[in-house]
Amino acid sequence: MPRSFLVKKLKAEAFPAAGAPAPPYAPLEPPYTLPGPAAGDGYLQHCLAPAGYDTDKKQGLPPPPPDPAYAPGHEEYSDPESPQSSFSARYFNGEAAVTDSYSMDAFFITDGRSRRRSESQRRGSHRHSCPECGKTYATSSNLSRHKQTHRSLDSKMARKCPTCGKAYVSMPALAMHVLTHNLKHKCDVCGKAFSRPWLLQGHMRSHTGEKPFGCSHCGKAFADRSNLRAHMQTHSAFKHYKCKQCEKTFALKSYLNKHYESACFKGSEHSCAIGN
DNA sequence: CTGGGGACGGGGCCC
DNA sequence: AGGGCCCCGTCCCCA
Repeated sequence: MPRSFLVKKLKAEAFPAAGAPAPPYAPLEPPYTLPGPAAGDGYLQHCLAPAGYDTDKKQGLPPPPPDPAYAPGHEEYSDPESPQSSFSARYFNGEAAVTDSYSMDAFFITDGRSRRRSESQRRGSHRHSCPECGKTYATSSNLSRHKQTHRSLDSKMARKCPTCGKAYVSMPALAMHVLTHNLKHKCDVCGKAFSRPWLLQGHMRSHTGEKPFGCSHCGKAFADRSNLRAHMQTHSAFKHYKCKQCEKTFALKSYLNKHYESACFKGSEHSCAIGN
């Protein structure tokens, strides 16, 4: 069986779509909350120490209120109402370019999107909510666009990508997808092309060495925000992802995936192969 | 086998 | 409608 197929199969079983029955991994204790002084090295207090919230140069906004639309992702890492929520904006002046540093707590709950949302929520007294899923939008136009995502693929409104034939019920999603076939943003250094300008921006950092995202705990800097996010989890004393079969726990979901792919799946009665 | 990091793509949301 | 930004996730490589 081809490895890629196996991986996809495993992942499909291990991480069913939203709304499906309980996943094989179980969130453990509330992450990033120290159970006591004995746990870990106390870095969390360091990370969470109150600091200026001024990374957003244009506006000094407070942490946003809990937002149901985003809660599942964020509550996995922190309590949005935690009095410890803070944001550190120190600068590192090492070999890498000047770098904003992010405390773990603040990193997960005060991303730009959350700030924007809270801001718009404060501005707009009335939000337009989707009758199907309850998500709210600032304008009826945005809501109308969102509603397209609820159409069935069988819908007459569905359209296919002229390049690859993939079907979309949402026209904005289709438009976005079509762009992925048009690699017009080309790297001057190595010639690699990208569909979107910010993908090229990120790629350019691999040439320039610029690392704008720094960890406020260890000072390590990253060129990619997603990689910093993953790095933050490695500082956690808690392992949030648990193998349903052998109960071994992992700090990152990708580690659990790898676990399923390797030890836990290579079948024997003693293994903890998923799917039974 | 696990842990960690680099690079990147898809798609959602806001303006 | 389009651009910009961001999150989530994956793949790959290496220690």
